[in-house]
Amino acid sequence: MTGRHRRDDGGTGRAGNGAGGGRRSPRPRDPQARRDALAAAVLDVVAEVGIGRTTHRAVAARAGLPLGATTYYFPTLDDLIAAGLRRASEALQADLRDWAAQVAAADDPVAALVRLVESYLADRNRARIEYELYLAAARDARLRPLAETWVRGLRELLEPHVGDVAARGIVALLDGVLIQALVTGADLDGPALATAIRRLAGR
Amino acid sequence: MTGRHRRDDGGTGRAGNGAGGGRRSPRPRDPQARRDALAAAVLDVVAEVGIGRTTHRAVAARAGLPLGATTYYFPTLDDLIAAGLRRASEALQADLRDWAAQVAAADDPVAALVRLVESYLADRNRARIEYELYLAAARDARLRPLAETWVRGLRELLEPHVGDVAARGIVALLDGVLIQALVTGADLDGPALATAIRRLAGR
DNA sequence: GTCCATCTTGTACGTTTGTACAAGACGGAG
DNA sequence: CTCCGTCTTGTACAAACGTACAAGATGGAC
Repeated sequence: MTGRHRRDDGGTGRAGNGAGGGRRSPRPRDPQARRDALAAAVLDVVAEVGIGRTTHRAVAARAGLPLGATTYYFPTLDDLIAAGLRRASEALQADLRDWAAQVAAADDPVAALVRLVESYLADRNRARIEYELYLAAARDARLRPLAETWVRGLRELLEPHVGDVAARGIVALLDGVLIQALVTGADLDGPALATAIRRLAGR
Repeated sequence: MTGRHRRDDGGTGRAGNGAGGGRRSPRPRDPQARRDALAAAVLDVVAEVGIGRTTHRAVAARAGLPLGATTYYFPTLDDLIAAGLRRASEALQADLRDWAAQVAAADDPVAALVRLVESYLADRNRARIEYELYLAAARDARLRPLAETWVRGLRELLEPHVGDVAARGIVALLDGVLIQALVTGADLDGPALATAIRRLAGR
């Protein structure tokens, strides 16, 4: 359920005192790569344990960097997580631009959209992260702009093809279909989705 | 973003040693009421901070009970949280039964459904909890049965009225509409929802 | 070369966590 | 009444946490 603590043993031990001292020979300098690696690691950890259980140490371990690297580049945990979320948001926006182009260029926009949704869902990990984030916005208003990026971007993508009202309905449908696939672990039923979209579009 | 630690001060202090000793005069015994109070408190805390940040101490404080009460009735944190989730699941199933009766009895089933959705969303806190839980199932397979209760229950409610295929589409639509309302904080657009449902139902 | 800002790393510190448990209060069985 | 299992509570403890920071390494400016 949560997966904390457990009655096993760990044993870190180790002491030392007074003040620390860098020892091991440092890896080559590359601040930008480290920032990126940390932001990417945040998303991995979020996908696994959720935002609420994401910690400096887990992110550092995932990035293969020492703990100190996290606080050097991101003063607080909030900053660290925010960096990950920013990265997710940028990836999402890029995707939406790509989707818009593909739908606009397609002979059958509905079929194209269904294919895009299917390919989006192929990377379940990423979808999980984005929906985790999406839902977190229900609790934390600071995350709303990101949630709105998704809803608005998708709506604007569809409006030229089906009009305002139908676009809203289709966006909701897609959200529901994606969440259900994530939550139940089931695959997407492409033909059924296409049918539903066409009905909402009024043909 | 996450809201942990902060640089404020607390100061628990206090010591004592060897082993504790019960002091204050205990409240009247009522094990069942305590279990219930704890399970209810879990849901409050989950609504506020998410499953990932739900702790024994926060639950105990919310329930107005001492820390020891949580571990006395629920050996581990997982058990404690599971008790809350079980309670949420039972409430959900009761609601679904109620919905089914109301939709079946209505002159206009679609209008009845829209009204039910609106009233469901009136308690945002509850909706937040259930969707938090719902999405957590994407990460933790143990929660899937609960998520499936929602999807299957809603689908079975609709099938008699609109058939299998349309029911699936409508359930997805409702999920999407609810999530978007939660996430953006916007109110539900009842008439638009009714229109979309009718289109998916094929009239 | 020397210098210094920047980066890398290990470790320290105080807090919060999950969980364990001893001490006392209660209330029905005998 | 006495006894005993159940409940209640305060507290203890090790692990994990967020954050701070001293010590070394690096590489460009001069």
